[in-house]
Amino acid sequence: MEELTKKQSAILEYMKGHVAEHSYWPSIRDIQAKFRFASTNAVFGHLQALERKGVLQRIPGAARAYKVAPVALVEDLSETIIRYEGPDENAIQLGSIPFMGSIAAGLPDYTESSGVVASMQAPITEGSRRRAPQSFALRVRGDSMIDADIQDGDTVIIEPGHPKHGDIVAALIDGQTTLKRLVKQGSKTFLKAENANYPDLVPVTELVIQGIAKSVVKPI
Amino acid sequence: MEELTKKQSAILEYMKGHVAEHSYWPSIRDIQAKFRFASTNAVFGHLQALERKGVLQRIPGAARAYKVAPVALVEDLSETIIRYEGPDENAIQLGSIPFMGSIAAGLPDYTESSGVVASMQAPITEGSRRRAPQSFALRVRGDSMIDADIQDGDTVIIEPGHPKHGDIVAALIDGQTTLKRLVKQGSKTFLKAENANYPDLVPVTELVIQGIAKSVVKPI
DNA sequence: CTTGACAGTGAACAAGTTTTCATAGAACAT
DNA sequence: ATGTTCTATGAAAACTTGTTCACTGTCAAG
Repeated sequence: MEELTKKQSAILEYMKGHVAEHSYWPSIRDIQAKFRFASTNAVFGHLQALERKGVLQRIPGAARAYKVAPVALVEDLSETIIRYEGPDENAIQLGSIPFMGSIAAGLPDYTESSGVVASMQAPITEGSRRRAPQSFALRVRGDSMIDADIQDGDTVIIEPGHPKHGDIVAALIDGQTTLKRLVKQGSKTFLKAENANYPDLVPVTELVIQGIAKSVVKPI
Repeated sequence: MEELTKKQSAILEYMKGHVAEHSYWPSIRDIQAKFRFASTNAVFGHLQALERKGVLQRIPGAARAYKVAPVALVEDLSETIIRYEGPDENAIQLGSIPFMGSIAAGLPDYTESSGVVASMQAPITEGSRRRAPQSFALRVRGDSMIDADIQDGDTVIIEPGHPKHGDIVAALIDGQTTLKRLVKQGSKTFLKAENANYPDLVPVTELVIQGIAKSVVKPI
């Protein structure tokens, strides 16, 4: 793909930004005004260049109608594979969740000796959505939860709250964050590993629940 | 929010689908042709109604220029979606993934008849980190990918990129976003549903890849 | 020194598009 | 019965917008 000149990429960026902000493409005169061109033809030339260089596709005659970045494509195919670009607005902006480090899903003392397991930090409170719970993400190390379909390398989303019987929780045990299922039997509380090879119920005296695992993110 | 009449929501769906497929809005005449109106004014009236009901915002006088009201589709999901963290972990990368709507994991024409499946809108181009990939989240509807451990109700994180053979991609087929595995056999491209009950290979002539499914978010 | 790509002005045209006006039947509630 | 909303037609007006033509200038490469 040919290189874009400074102005060309500036115009392309402006166009994309306009789409992101307004959800529709700018007209040639919009671009003209933005860059203070005295003629629409200046824009027109740039658009032609952008199209020739393959980063923009115009729809002849149609107003405010473009496609962006026919991204390049699988060489051995004739089909055009286009990276989707376009307006937004239907999108629900989600708040972000800080990634906190790793969590041990094994026995409390069963993890890597070297300080691989990062200690948990306080969740970052994002300014945008204060109503959102202070969730955070933890990467799972270990295999104690594989029967609950939580595997080594997965990431779990932890949210604060009061765990119920049966919830999978992130609990701090012996200075170690572990991921287990919470089991209450009478007045006693246990942590249960979801792995047949592990002791069924681990009694817990001092339990610091750091949050409830609400969802798990798995790489595909 | 007032209820939409059947035709109104049909028009709205068509418009959104047009954006998803072409990345720009349809003109009034486009809509007129699609619905075989004899007059542009029929469309005009519907657009006025859509605007009055608050689901669409027109930009007076501007061609192919609209904004859509955000759909309050999934507030319960907002707590469980995180930004996909790439291989470079430990970097506490903030930033959010817009939730784009639903994706059909069934056959292209196998989705709910009423416009339940929201058409995909463009990812937001965030101003802060332009270098970050424009990821977005989609909720999966359908069961065509259950053998790949992607179930109805899961949320997939889609990222733009060049799909390889074997990647699970979000592809636009018949105006419908579908989630399938990309299979290349010689010079042909297929989409494969990961469900034994579905036809094994669906040949694809026109393929618009909207992104590659990088990870899946599952509720616990 | 010429050639070609790049960048621009200024004006005008043609087509694309939205918008308005006048009109009217069907469904429905008052 | 009557008004209102929804839906639609048909034509025209008015505006927006892409496109073209003619012309000028800069700058680096051959």
